[in-house]
Amino acid sequence: MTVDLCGVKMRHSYHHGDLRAALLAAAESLLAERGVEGFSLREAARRAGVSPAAPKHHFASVRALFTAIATNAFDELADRLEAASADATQDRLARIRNQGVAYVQFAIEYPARLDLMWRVSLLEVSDQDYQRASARAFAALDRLVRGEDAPRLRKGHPGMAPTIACWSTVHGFARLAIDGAFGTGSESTKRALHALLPAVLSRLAL
Amino acid sequence: MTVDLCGVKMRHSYHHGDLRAALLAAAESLLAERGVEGFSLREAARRAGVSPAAPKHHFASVRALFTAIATNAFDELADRLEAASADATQDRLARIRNQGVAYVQFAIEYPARLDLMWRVSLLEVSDQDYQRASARAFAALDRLVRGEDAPRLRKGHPGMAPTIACWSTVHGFARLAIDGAFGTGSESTKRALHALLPAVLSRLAL
DNA sequence: TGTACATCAGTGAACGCGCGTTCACTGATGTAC
DNA sequence: TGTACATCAGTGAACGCGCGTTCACTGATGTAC
Repeated sequence: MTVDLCGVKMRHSYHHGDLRAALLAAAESLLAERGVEGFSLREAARRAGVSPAAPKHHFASVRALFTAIATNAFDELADRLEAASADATQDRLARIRNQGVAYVQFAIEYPARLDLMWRVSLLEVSDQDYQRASARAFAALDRLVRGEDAPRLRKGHPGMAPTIACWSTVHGFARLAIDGAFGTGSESTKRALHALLPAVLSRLAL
Repeated sequence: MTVDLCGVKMRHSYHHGDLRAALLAAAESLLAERGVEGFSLREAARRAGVSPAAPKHHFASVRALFTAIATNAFDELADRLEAASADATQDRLARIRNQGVAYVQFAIEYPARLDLMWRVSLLEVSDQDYQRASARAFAALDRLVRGEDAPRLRKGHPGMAPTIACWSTVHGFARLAIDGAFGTGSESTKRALHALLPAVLSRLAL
């Protein structure tokens, strides 16, 4: 295969090198541009510069590819949530607020990812790695809401009620934001995010 | 056209009578079964018992059909929200709780509808009727949160912050519920709904 | 009240299209000796 | 260090499929006179 890179014709090896990663990247860009409805495996292969049959060696189906993308997305989200609450000088409420803002920022930055992560009918939800990654993201929030620093009452609270309350609010805000309910411009959304979400979370997580 | 209805062959007129309504119903059943990704106009026509070309006389495109479905769904949701807050003997907080529960119940009952209502990339969002219907649903909540019976501070609150806070929570809970975050069984979801959402809304809308 | 005729809402076969998949093949890589 | 060979990851043409749309046509309805 030859590719015109910076004006220079480069000879590529017959084998790609890391086609799996290239397909994931191509599929993500395609999803970001056209959404799930506009996705096709052929087009993803085209963008990765390989033939239509090549993906089969790395992903058994579109479902498997989507599941891998969603898994990566949950891991990235978990990273961000953990980072947002890592500052030990901040109190618990501040860290919860930070996590909520980080969640929404992730959604605004990668709306197609957030969408896919929850399109369970298109995913192999029984996939071990997918379950691990999504559980990790949930645990980052749960640890904070009901964990060591939580008020005595919350700690070991039976059921995950307080966590679900925070999660619903943050997730709902994120979805409404990327679905355009707060206006199409991202500026108005970001203003609403910083003005509103922290205050709401403070009230919820007390 | 002949159709086997209750074992009796019925002779139908060449013209359908109300194909527009029949197509909407067929499309809804198809969406409920297969979701947006599995939808096709041909299959909807098939279910309505007409030829593939027939829908063109009623809907210029899939987008137009989807927009009509979403519009109906918003109207139905608005009806329910208004009904849920109609009891004048209840105080404001109780009515907000009722609306939230009604919203989530709508989502659980018609997950495909709730999904489509927010798939703005598939809808003609500039459609007058769609805008009217969605605004009506939002107004039902906003009136309650910031309306006549609201605390002095809320009444005429600049911006829609309190409304957005409630809306995010309810919408997020609904999405998580239909996306299976609370378990696949609808029973566990309903239990979480009644145990959790009213308490959260009371706290938010004070 | 009849009749002529325009209009409207359907038919059904045919179109080209992009899709996922298959298949025989090919070229690079890794390993045994 | 070379060589033989199995294995793996790619090619590209071909497949059948369902899709949305088109087109000439058809049958029912509504209206003018």
